Amino acid sequence: MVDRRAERRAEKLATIITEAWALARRDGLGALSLHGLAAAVGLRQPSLYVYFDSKLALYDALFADGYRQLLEYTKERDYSGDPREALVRFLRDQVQWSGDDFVRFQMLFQRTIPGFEPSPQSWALALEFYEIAASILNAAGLTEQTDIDLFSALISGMSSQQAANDPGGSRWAQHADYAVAMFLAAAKQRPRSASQTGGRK
Amino acid sequence: MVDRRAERRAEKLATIITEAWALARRDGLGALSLHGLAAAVGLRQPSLYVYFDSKLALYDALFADGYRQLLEYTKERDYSGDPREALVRFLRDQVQWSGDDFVRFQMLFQRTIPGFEPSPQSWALALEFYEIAASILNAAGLTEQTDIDLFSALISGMSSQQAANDPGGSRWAQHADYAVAMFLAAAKQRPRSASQTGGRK
DNA sequence: GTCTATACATCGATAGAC
DNA sequence: GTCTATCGATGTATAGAC
Repeated sequence: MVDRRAERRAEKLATIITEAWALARRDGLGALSLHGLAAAVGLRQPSLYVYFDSKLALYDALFADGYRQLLEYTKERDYSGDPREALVRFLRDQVQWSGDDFVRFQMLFQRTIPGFEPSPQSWALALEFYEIAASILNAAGLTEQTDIDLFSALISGMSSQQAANDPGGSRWAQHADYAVAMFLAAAKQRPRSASQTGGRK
Repeated sequence: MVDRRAERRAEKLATIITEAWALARRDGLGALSLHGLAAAVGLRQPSLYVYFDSKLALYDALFADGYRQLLEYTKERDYSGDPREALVRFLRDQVQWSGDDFVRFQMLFQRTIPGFEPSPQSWALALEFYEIAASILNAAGLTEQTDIDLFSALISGMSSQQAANDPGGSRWAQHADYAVAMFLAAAKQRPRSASQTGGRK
């Protein structure tokens, strides 16, 4: 049977999270305050403690919500079929998605809130996403750590540039095809398990 | 003749900046407080206003100091000679340098402090660096906007991964050679000024 | 579950003596 | 240039009534 109480509570919680994102986009992620958030959802500040044990718990909820959004976005897309084309779509989608919301990108992929560490439950969502990503890279032939590290860096870099310098646009996303072509051509040529030279001098 | 007063002042200012970096590394960039900083340099909090007009002015001083460090680091290195090899060295040096100090990377390349905008004077330092970087990329044959954007994204991504996941190490820096080879091979093949397909659907 | 009231801490900034 | 003193704002968190 349905628990109406729990239902109402979940709805309200969702409202609070949504409003928290809006405030973070307006004032900055680090400028979020419980007073401001409470006011924005028609509550007094102490009432928020019914929904979150602390301010860091609020940040954790945002972190988890961001990854839930990312998982939903990723799962509703089709990355089957030709692995190379799937990788192009994946890269483009990731960059585009990051560019659509800078503070969400900041929350998920940058360490910016002093003292905040995601809870194990929230980390589990992040890991679920990274496993999906890894399988898409693997399918396209990026199996060596060197390739994984470099391609990950490229996703990260294109996403951050997209979010910071062309939010909502596609200045970087549009290069997904070129980037993948470049990578796969190089990965094919590269000798397998080449010995790494050096490290820091 | 030397102004001893100005000399002393400059020395003290340098001490304060150095200590501010140390506190930021310990507690996070956003957790810097004037009380804490003053205590760390043996002053009372109001005395800092002799050196900075406001807290944002302190952040601006850190921003400028970071770019001065980067410019010094870059200028004392040799990026003449074979352009391809120079580009490899440049990429590796940038990633290594970023990985050596996460909060410095954060201050220079990420938007993380609510309300902070670099002053025009500080921006000038940033621009000076970006002109040097552009000339190194150009010399190696990366002249089209697509190549510039993508290679910039790669520098940014490798640097951020290095700083976040292997600080002080060289897990990403060591791939500079491979990354450059990949890029230059692709840039050579790519038809000049190819028409861009699409953008967002 | 929401409120009022309040504790308690921190912080940035200013005034004015020395 | 540094200090003491202090203001005023903000912010998290708790206690307890309804």
